[in-house]
Amino acid sequence: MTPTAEGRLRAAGLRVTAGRIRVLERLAEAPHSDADTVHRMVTAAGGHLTLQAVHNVLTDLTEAGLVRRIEPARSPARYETRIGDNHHHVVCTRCGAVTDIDCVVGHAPCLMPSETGGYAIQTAEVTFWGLCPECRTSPIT
Amino acid sequence: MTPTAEGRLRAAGLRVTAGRIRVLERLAEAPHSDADTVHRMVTAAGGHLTLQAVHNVLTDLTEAGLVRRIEPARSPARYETRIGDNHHHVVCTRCGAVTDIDCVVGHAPCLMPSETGGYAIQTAEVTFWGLCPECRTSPIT
DNA sequence: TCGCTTTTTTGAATCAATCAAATAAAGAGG
DNA sequence: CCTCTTTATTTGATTGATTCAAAAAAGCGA
Repeated sequence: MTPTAEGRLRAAGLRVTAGRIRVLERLAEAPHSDADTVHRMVTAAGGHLTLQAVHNVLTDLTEAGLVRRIEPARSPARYETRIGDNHHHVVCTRCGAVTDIDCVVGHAPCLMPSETGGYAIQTAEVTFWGLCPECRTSPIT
Repeated sequence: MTPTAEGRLRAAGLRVTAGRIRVLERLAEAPHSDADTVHRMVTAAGGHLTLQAVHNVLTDLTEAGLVRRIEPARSPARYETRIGDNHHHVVCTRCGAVTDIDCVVGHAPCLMPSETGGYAIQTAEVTFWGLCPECRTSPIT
């Protein structure tokens, strides 16, 4: 089973604070949230943490490998707790909604470029762009 | 042969201005430049255009389909004149340099996700991350 | 519990980009 | 070629997301 937020923090060698636990918990409920959304969720759940502290916590958790930061174009940075499986994302071109996409083909043959331009490739990131179900059916405002 | 900057502007139904021509020319020489770099290149080449106008021009050219905007994480928006071939990019995780990567396999089989989450997919964007040749060999500051 | 270290708060600053009003330039029609 | 209308550019201010810095508060090993 999934370890608790506290357990994950300890395992990562981070101090266990109320703020970090709350951020991890909210993010698990609402993946792909940006810092401001996390802040509002933490506040709504009765927590007290400034927006700056939320940025700070998210940066610490990202560096510790407990959350992953994604930065789609034209959107503030978003965060998710699903890590370690290099899945991808589809982003709505109209409303910006983000949804997980499982790795396209178990092993990803075409994610090894033929010519790397001399780079030592570390990761491949795939982002799909399209219309989300809601925006597909809503009137073209 | 490639049409002139002026020709491309006319073909796109845009007014031909000195600023737009200069931006297109500089961008052809130095692809993947950000707005500030374009501005400095235009100025260095004897052109006179404010940074705001450069942003304006880049936005207009992007909307007209004459340039493509790429927004790698932790970097201001970058622009390129190579369009129409959906190629990809490799970004240096240390210095942020960007290099073109030709489309991985002519036809991209694994760029059609099995589960689209109900989205109407429009495009797939692939970004590779790694160390550029310079950063591979430079000391680990 | 004490004391050192790390975190959070508080308040300001940065960076990239956008907005709005005034001025200047493009180019179609005469 | 000149004028008029439309579209660009300048000028100056503003926004949004994030980061920085110093002071106050909290975690946790001894």
